[in-house]
Amino acid sequence: MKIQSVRGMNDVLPADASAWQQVHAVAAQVFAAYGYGELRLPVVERTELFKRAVGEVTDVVEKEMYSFEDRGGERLSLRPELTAGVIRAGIEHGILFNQQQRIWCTGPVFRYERPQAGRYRQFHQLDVEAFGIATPDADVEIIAIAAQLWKRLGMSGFQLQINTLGTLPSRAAHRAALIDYLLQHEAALDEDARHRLHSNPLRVLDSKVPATQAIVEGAPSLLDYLDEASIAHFDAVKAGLEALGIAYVINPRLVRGLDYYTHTVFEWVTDQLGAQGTVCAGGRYDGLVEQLGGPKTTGVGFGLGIERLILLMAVQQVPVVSNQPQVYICRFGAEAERAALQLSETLRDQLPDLRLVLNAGGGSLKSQLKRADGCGARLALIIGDDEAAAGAVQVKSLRGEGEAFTCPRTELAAELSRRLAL
RNA sequence: GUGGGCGUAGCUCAGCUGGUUAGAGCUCUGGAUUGUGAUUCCAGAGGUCGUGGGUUCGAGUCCCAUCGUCCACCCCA
Repeated sequence: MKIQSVRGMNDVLPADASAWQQVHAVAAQVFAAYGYGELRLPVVERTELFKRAVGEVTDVVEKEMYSFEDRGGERLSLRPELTAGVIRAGIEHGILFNQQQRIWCTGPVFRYERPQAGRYRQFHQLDVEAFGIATPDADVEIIAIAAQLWKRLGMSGFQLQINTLGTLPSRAAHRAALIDYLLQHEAALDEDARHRLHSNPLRVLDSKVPATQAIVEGAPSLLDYLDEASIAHFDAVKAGLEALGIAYVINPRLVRGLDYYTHTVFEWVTDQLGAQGTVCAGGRYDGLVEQLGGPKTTGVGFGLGIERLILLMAVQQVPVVSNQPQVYICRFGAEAERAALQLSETLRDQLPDLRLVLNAGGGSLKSQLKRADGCGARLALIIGDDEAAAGAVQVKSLRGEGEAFTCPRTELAAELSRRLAL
């Protein structure tokens, strides 16, 4: 039987990897531009961490985690998201106590779901978190980072949806009222809604089951429970976005699937990716660090799905910087092959940015030129025994940029540097 | 977890109501041009038709199962 990749876990082939490299390069540049430092984390954590952070009765923890026992009997899980690990590490290394931290993180995350467009079992996130800044300017900063990222990647067409869940006390008051209300109508709710009623009643508001929706219509609105501080915080976030010219729409149904959010929640949504339109989502989680056993520290951040971003780049035909070879050396004849071998290393010494392929595996000049053309190179360098004896190289354009000519080997680096703008 | 579409050459696909040696384009290799690509012409290579059963004189084609893949629900990044 043929061995193939695990369902929903994909290979990225060289032809597609340049888009990934571009995303990572631009993201690292943007995050650095805001003073965020990179944190690198293990892929495996204790299962307990995600149960406590994400919420025990969320779909992510209940049915989507890859959990197992290791040989020593520890309950471990492949991380289904990045925020929990960032906080665990932050607490463990004492960098969240009484201070501000700006941190970003990237890597694979795992969820056991049925794969479809923009949804995979192993996928990759970019994660940005700001700790220890309770004021709404941090929320604005986090959203602005995403906007800056779109700008530098050359992407457009996102809708920014925002909402507020309010402070912990106002959220708690609403939650109690909501549970009360839903309990009165428990019989009419669908199974899912009843299941979530106590654990995560906000999710019930998001239900698409018609009968449940009808009940939700009359449910107490979070807006009515927001205290002054909550409203002021949300107003300040909106004002900040307006000051930056970042357009948004308020979506009162936007609730987020993870339990830990307070105050601001937001999603960057596109209608160009079919059913998986959320590319980036996040919010504020002021109680989470404490809930995980750390100091009383606020947090706000977002997670971004790299696969979705890259799919969207393709849809929007965002140009991807090529890393195809620029120059291909064709060589034939014993003398010439040795001369070309030496020349190739000399050129790489002289021009570190040059992308150069030396023909290997023999072949006629004709077939070597075919390879040169096929690999995307702009120039072919041709070295036969004639050129080798003369200490020269024939420079031939493969893209209709002038006639072929013979160049002394000593002048070659300067010539290539000029032609390729290295 | 639920529902639907699709699995034929490395890739994209054709193959009529079951009927002889399963085709095309692209790619690849060689030649036309004893040292010049991309265009043209010629030739060649490349397939247990996803897998396993079943129906039939005969299955790529029909039936069942299974695996994979894609899409939607759901969930979310």
